[in-house]
Amino acid sequence: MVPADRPRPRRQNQGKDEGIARSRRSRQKEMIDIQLLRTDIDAVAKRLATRGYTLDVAGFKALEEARRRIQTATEQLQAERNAVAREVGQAKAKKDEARAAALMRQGAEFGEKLKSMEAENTAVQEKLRQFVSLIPNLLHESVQIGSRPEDAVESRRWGEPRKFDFQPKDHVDIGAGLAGMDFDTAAKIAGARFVVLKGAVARLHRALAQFMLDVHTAEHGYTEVYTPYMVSGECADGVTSLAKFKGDLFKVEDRDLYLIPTSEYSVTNFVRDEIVPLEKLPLKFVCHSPCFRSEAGAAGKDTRGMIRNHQFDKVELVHVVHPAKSYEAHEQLTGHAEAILRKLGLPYRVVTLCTGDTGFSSAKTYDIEVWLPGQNAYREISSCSNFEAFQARRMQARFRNEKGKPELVHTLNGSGLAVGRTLIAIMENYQRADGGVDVPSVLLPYMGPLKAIVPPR
RNA sequence: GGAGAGGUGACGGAGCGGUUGAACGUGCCGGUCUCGAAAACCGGAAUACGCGCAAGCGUAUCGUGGGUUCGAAUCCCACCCUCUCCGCCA
Repeated sequence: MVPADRPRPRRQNQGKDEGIARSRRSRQKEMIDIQLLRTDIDAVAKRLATRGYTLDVAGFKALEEARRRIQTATEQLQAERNAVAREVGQAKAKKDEARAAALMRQGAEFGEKLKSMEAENTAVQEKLRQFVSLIPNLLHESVQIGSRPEDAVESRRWGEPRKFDFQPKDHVDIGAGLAGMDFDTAAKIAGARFVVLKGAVARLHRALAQFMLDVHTAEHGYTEVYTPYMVSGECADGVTSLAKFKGDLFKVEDRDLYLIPTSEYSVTNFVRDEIVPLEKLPLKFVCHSPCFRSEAGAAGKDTRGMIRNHQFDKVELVHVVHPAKSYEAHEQLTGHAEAILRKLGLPYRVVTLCTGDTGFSSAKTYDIEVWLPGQNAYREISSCSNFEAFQARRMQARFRNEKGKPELVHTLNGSGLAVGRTLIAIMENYQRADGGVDVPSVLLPYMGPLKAIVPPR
């Protein structure tokens, strides 16, 4: 999957119970570069403030000071212990049993003291790690400072919203008219925020996913992948802060497994603990999968229809790139998502999220918003982010650079596109006065004989 | 689910509990030789963290976690993963 000549994958331990596995490696990981905090914490605090995040500078300094003290002391004691142990070996080699016995007695004295110091050291390191792992990524300097979604900066629009000579309906009414969208049955079997699709509408939904995969693989150079729909807690923590966003995910009972809220979770982790050869970069994957989200904080929001469901399909684009190329890749990836909308003839606009609205792991995010006549508004259909080295640092995803040294990669991803919302956009934008929906020409090859979806008579 | 085998560096593969960060081989980088190349020979090369202006020193890392011990890749326990056989199953 990753490089063909990759080393045999190292199996990481899986913490049995919930939470972040405490492997040595995960103990070291942090989200933003801890060196930056040590050397220039005030500048970091200032940049984080634009997100609305208050960095506890004093708290960090205290923790860091404690860490420095205990780590140095512990390592010193370990060095002494090692020296004594080595001497025992040498004494025994020389058959000097008396000296060996004396040294062994001396070595035994390290026992309890070392044990408690090591424990304290581990505890402080863990505390520090947790502190750092809750800090969001630093934003790219081009990102507009703001706190509300409306502060996003629009960078371009494509297409003209269609003028209707009748009153356009929203997807719920259209879907009902076509007998193709059934929220009642979905509610009966799973509760609110689910949908059952039927007949030609279900087929259109499938056609969209196929179409997107075909375009991205054939025209944009992506490798199609199929992945697990569940990931370990450790992997979830690689792409964002599990501690912080646990509530947004569905967790499998009694297991350290989470349903993916996007295939970014499974795909980006392909490179976890890997050192990718330079010549393999960039890696570009496209993955169609269902996505599961608890929508815990969205009570009362978008309750009508299938705008915001617990389960939806998405075709996801993931890039793993050389750090020098990530902003270039960000533009390309966003363009790939836009290409789908253009081929489908759906009007959209692209906005750059402001500092306060950009996701935890992202340095810069473009949202693509599609025009929905039923809502008379542009609504998000894709979110394209550059995470720089943030996720890579958490995952220990690296490449071998020009000098042969391992260095963190940059990761990016974006929806290309959310399939459910694309379905909605097509139904609303291609609706007819008679309640039918025309099939966009690029989808005709996927729809068999159907040129339009019409209400049953 | 039952029985067995096994997890060591880029790869293959050693490793009586004691200078083993790890033999040996391959591959890789540099050099000698050559008109050039191959071969041969010589040399180099892990990762992370800490302290230090630096040279450098130290600590940790042999699936993961814990235990025994002055000292663990080597012994003990638990877990994870891989492989083979049997059973069950989409």
